Amino acid sequence: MVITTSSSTILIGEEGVEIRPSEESTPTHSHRRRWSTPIESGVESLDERLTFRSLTDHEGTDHRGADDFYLGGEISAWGPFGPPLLKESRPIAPPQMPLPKRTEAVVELRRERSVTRKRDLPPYLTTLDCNGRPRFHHRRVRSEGRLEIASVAVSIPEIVSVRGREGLRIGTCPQEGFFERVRERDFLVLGKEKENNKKEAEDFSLILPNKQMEEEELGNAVTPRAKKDVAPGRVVDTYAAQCDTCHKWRVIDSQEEYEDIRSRVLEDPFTCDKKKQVSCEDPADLDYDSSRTWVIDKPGIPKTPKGFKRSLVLRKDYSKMDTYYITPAGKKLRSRNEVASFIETNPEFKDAPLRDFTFTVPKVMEDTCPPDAKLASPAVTTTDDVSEKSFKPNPFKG
DNA sequence: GCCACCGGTGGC
DNA sequence: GCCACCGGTGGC
Repeated sequence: MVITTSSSTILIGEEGVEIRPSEESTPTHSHRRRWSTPIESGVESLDERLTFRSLTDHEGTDHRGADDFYLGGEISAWGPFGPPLLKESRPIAPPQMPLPKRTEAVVELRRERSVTRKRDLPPYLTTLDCNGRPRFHHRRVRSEGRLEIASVAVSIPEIVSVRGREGLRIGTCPQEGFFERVRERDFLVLGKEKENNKKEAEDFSLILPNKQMEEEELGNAVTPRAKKDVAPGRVVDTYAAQCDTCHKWRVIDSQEEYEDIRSRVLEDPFTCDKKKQVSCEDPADLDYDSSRTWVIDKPGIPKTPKGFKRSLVLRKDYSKMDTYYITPAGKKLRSRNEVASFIETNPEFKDAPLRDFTFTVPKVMEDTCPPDAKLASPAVTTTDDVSEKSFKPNPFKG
């Protein structure tokens, strides 16, 4: 297998704005409704997974009681345990099961049925965001039958959101003790990340602070997304580079830093030790897998000229990305010709070299696209083949 | 009227 | 076949 050593990779996700599903909303991808995550990063074998699953009810029914809660995400059509785990040669189509309307009778039934189980098992908790992509890892804590967030998977500019009986909340939870425990661990880390990203937003227009969540937190009405905003989930939210030595993926904290690495990567390959206090001995920040859509950038693309922002937008059908350069005034430029005419009419930008505007788009990695993406026959990424997850051939390298 | 988004195509 | 480019348009 060819190992990428001189590429940089971008992950597609939300930039700034998180759109959370309403109770009545129909998810874009029916198979990626919310599910609980029975598998933690610490679980080693398929047997062990099955054992864990066998301890729980697997009728495919939504057993949430009114005071169950989860962190983001949506209900899976497969039921609370997500899709089958067994290796398959092809993705398994989800059952066509409409999310049942929660009537009072159903709620009561579920509450009754869940009483005993809740003593033994963790509450339903998803590590996935509303796009079915991981926010963080957790591990099971047997002593109290609860889940505990063990590590933050990626550097994401999000607050953990909790939905309880009264709908969406931020920073509150019916099971307060659990949430406090989370706070003591990684919730604060997430909060810190958010602050950092705020700063970056000021400095580089990188990741906008999540205004919607802040407003909700304050109990204010949320203003609808402006028309001109790019649809969330189809812009880059995480930058990563692969170590030339150990081939682990490292999250790059800012677009500027990422572009700097990318522009020089052919002559100055990226290695783990280029990140502060990181070495090849440390576990990878990210694994290449289908939990996120990965796109592989071409190495050597020049850094975006000062004052401009380079924006990549994934098309809805995952067929390709579009590159834009955004001027300081917010005008989108779609081609080098448009850049040239912009600079001509705005001579204050004549110092920006035309050759530094590159509309080359990253390659969308089909095997990381959702199975129902328009693209044909996505490859299967198994959940337990670490070597497959971590190492990926560079499509731009022979 | 604007613009995000997509489809089509010419050049390589 | 790929992709940089841009015209068209639907939705706001």
